[in-house]
Amino acid sequence: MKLSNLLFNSLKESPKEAKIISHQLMLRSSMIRQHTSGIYTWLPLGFKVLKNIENIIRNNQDEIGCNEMLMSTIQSSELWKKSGRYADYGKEMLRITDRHDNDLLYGPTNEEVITDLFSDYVNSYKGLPKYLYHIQWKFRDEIRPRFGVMRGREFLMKDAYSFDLTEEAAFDTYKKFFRSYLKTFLDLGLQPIPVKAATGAIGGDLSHEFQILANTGESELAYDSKLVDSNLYEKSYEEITAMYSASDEMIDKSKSDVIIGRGIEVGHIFNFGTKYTKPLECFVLNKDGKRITPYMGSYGIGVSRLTAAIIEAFHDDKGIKWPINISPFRINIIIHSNSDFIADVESIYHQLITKYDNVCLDDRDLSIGRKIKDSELIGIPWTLIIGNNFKEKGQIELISRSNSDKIFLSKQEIENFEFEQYTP
RNA sequence: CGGGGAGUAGCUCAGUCUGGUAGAGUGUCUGCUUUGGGAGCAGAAAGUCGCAGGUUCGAAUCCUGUCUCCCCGACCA
Repeated sequence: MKLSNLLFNSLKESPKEAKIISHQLMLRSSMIRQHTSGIYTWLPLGFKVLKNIENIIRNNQDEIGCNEMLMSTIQSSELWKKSGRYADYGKEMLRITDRHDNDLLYGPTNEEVITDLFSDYVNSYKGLPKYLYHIQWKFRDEIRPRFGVMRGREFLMKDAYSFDLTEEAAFDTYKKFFRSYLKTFLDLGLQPIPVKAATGAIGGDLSHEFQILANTGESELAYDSKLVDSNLYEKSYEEITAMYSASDEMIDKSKSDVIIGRGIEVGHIFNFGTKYTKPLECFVLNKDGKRITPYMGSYGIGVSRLTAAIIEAFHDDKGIKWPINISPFRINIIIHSNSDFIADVESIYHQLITKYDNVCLDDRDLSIGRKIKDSELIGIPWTLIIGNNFKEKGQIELISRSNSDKIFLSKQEIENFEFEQYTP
């Protein structure tokens, strides 16, 4: 993409409402724009990032046999009245009345809808287990939205739901999702800390939060140092949960030898048995033709919150430092606005876009210095400068955003350069 | 919901106390000169001063009401 086509204005100063670094950088780099309290428009750059994160999550869900689908944002209140949560959810739920005076709501989560759906489509034990998920916008009318998309009212969430025949099978499923979540966050370049958690409005007796360490995080954490050092995906569920970790009110104050820190909750998984299947009268027939109530779990990842969490983890005083598979662009080519060698630039640009699908060319009518600053602010992993060095020595300068390394390459060398292998 | 703060140009803010034609920086536009770390010069456009009433010859400024946003707290998959 040519940057002259992009809806993008970098800001030198941070809008005053932004208090934390991720919010400031998202506003300064034209990723989002606040529409009203806790509700944001995702601008082209932010939307690209959001989709990249979404895809990494999607790939991991598909890998464990999860079915992607899409449930509506607006729900009927009927199922919620049946499950008993219509009253429980309180003011956090945005309630809507339609022209026929029916009670509707903007979905804050989907246990009721999915249980009802499952109930209609699966009637036999042969249909179990089933894993279903969607990536959809939710609305929770938070008392106090803050920190940009970190705690918005409208937010994008991946939520998965599992149905199993027995309690044991449901626990195996829970462990499967647990491990899948570790891999998902590692794929996103993050070190997740799984912590035992309270189950809140979702219910059940087994639950883990996945936290990303950050000083600006809203949860207090206490955890075993081994949880940070090790590659958790190589360990079993039992090995990991044997290590101490807890958040907020679950923290055992008498515990020593633990690290106290702060984290951002980016995922939460629940195993809650028949909490919804029972009141919603969901059942399947077993081999003997007897009615069995399926055991459920639900598994959430805050997709829009992750964009902010990743920035909290990857930034410096110049701007964002995107991991390569999340960055809106992989490579940014910077040229003089009245470049003498447009033909060379075009040929390099086309070579690269056939090899990598997200390369951009900064063809805007701005000084080189400004373009470098913007590239750093946006956080593009590789910046290619085709300028004076190219004119004088035929050299293209390649700058790594992660460590500021500079490599000089000829046009020929750029075309054969394996960016993948130099991923920081 | 309790406590605090703020709404003036796209962004950051001054002006409000003490009423008298709407300001700066930055960004934007035009032209020229430029181009290796947010370039220089010259010129220009840009705001019903959140909204509604009131006081006054005259209101961004004073009074009343109202809306919105932000911060602290309580709350939170």
